[in-house]
Amino acid sequence: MRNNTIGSLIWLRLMRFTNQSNQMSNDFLKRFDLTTAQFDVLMQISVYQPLTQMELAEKVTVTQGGISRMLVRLENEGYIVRKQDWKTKTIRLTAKAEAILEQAMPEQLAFQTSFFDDVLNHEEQTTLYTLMTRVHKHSQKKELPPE
Amino acid sequence: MRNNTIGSLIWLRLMRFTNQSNQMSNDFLKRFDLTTAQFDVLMQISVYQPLTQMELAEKVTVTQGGISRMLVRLENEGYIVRKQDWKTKTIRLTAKAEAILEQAMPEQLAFQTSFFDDVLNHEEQTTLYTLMTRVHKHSQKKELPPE
DNA sequence: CACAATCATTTGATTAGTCAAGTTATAAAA
DNA sequence: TTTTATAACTTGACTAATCAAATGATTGTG
Repeated sequence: MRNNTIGSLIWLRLMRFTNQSNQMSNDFLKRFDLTTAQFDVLMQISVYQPLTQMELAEKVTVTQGGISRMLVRLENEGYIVRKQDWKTKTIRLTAKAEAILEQAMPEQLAFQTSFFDDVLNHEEQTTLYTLMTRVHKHSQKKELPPE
Repeated sequence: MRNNTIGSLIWLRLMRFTNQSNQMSNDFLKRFDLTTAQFDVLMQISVYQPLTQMELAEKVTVTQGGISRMLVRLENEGYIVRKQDWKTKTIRLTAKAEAILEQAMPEQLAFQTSFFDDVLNHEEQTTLYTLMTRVHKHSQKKELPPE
């Protein structure tokens, strides 16, 4: 036992870091009455609106069921409206959401950025970004190994 | 709007990648009737057993409530036993869990490793690991910015 | 027109987690 | 010895997600 590869160490680091920074982000966004997941969804809508639930689900890598439930919550809070439009539902932000995002977006951006700016110089950040981009893109076309 | 920093791009990449690879790992571990979270917890127990719930919660960065619920599920499945021992509960793996882990561990390790081995050479992996280690360690002593 | 096909969304059952209030077990003080 | 403190754990109410089966909406075809 206890036979770690470098890859498995990276994997664990990534999991622990994203888990932790996600919690911190939730804490941070409390001042806007938002969770990280909600902020993420609202951001995507703000960039791509109007769009359908399927399109949105793909952008935030969540299943259709997941996006359906999330949108019910966001609708109840008055952040979005959905209109049955042909056979799909079209999603748009409300004025309330636009106003909150305008405030929250720059702050959340600065918050995210601080995780890296504080410890890595620009070159190191570029390296990290390109390495992770390669890893991510590769994983997207990866197949499950046979049993 | 749309004013991305490099840091925010890295953040998003990390979130999407861990989210996706976590789902793939869940898929992969189905052959052992385990989820990624369960595998993670069982691994930590196997390394540090016997240990208390508090200690375990800290190792997997989950709250005490979270670990309590997870251990109830693992106990119902017969993977662990808890003994009230002084004022704490001491956790140990059952023979069933030990047997499954012995099989699953090398396969899961290889699975995790393949995300990186396929696209990064050894030097790049070392770089990625050191960069992420710095970022992670920094985040652990980070404080929430004032309101 | 009615009926099947198909795409988009919802929903029930479950896992996984959070926070904060409530229990339980042990130790110490009155 | 009854109370009080405290550390460890559980629990209720909730967010967030998954899968797979059910429901809606629209378009063809017989």
